[in-house]
Amino acid sequence: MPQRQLAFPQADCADCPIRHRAVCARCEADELEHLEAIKYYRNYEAGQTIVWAGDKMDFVASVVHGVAALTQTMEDGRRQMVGLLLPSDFLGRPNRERATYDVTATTDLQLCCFRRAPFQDMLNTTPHVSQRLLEMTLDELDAAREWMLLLGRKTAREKIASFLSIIARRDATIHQHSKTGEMAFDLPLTREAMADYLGLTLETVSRQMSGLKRDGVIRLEGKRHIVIPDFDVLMDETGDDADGGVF
Amino acid sequence: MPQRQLAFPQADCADCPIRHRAVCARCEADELEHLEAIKYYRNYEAGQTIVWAGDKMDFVASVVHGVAALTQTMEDGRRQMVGLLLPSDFLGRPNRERATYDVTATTDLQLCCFRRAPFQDMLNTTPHVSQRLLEMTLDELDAAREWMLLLGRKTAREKIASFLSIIARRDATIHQHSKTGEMAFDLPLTREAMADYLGLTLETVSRQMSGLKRDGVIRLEGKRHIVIPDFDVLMDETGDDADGGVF
DNA sequence: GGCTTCGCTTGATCTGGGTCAAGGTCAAGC
DNA sequence: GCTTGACCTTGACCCAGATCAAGCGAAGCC
Repeated sequence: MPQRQLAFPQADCADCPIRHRAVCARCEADELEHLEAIKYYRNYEAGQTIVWAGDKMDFVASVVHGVAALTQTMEDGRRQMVGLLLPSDFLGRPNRERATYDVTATTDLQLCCFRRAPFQDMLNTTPHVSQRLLEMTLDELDAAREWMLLLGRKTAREKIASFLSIIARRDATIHQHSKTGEMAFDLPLTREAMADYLGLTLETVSRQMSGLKRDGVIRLEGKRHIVIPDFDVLMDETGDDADGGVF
Repeated sequence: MPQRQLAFPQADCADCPIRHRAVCARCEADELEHLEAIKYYRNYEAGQTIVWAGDKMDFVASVVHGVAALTQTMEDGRRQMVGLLLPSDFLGRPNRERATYDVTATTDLQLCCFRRAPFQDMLNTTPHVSQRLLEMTLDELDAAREWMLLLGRKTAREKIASFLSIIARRDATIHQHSKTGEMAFDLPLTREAMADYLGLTLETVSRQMSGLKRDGVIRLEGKRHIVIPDFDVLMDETGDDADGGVF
């Protein structure tokens, strides 16, 4: 097993200004023209809703920077986040006209959008893009399944620790102090959004954050800036296997 | 909105003896020879383990009949089911050598297997199969996200009702009495497996089943045979939107 | 027949996290 | 400087579901 990988494990094209793994223009030069013709950018600010479940959605998109969340809401208002999209993640489903989930920007956000119909045409003509999309979807399914273990079986404290480790692993803006091994990053979610992610209430999220802070597992600078003195100590709180993978 | 669809909504090829949507030999006559050459059948009995997480897995497969479960286990024994495979569902991931989850047969089970390497070759040469696999994976992702809402936000009673309605919808062996509207089927899972599916204990599953029975929402004939006098009454217990979809 | 095992049910009790309520902190706007 | 509102923290209390424990019924086996 290699040492813990913290930086951007899923992105094929971290150096690409448009970080869409599925359709990175730099990596697929032959598709550049197609893509350039149908792509455009959209910006949202933190808290804005991008689409509501059931809305027509005439585009698919790739997150350039910022964070977006997919959430489901029950009639009585109970909410569960079911997807968290970080830079390079893909939003939308080809062949589906309407959104299935509410999509909101949890931070300021830039999307690189593609009109859905021509994107779909491109899928049909350039097979390896749909293969790449398949790979990404399978990755997302694995993430969803890890998330299900978290929702179904972990304690509140384990949920918080797991969430922090997931963000730490995936956040490209993280910076790790090479000497001390300390890591630091900003939470891209409010306490309420964290609660929706984790299947908790915001009060429980707050209490458990305080608990981890009291026990020295994390430091809190302001409400949103997290410092992790020792990542292994955090990992011990997640309930996950120590080596984070299959032997 | 069409009337409630109960029979086999996901299978493209319900009439095909091999019900694999991804690679149905009947529907894709041109691939018949490829597939015939690399396919073989395996049978398992209820309770048998097919692979353990971390094992080498040199095949992918399609469920012909019976039910298989994917589960994750934590070090201290807490278990969460993360996938339930019914006839026509696909098992395994091309490009992945080792299993990520424990796979067990929860009923007697027949798989139609394809050796992984030649299957992967076929994916590369016949693009529409990978497109079909993408569609199926996206469906599974949607199912996982509905499951996440269940795990994160539903009460025990709602979880049980949701589970029963999911099985009722998908089980091909269900038979609905056209006059009375009654539906009946056998549970493909033990109480313990249901608990692992729902993020509950088996005691709570048992109690809630008794509760639904007491309230006339279901009838129990033996331990495993379920009769649903009125599907709409069951749906009212799930916490889901009445019309089961987007307006 | 008697014994064991497996799957399930039911009861009594406990507890983690939900609920309700109050108050703190900080930035923006007047 | 004061007010407002968004976001967060903390305390007191409660309850749904977990835990612990006993027992049932049917199938399989000696």
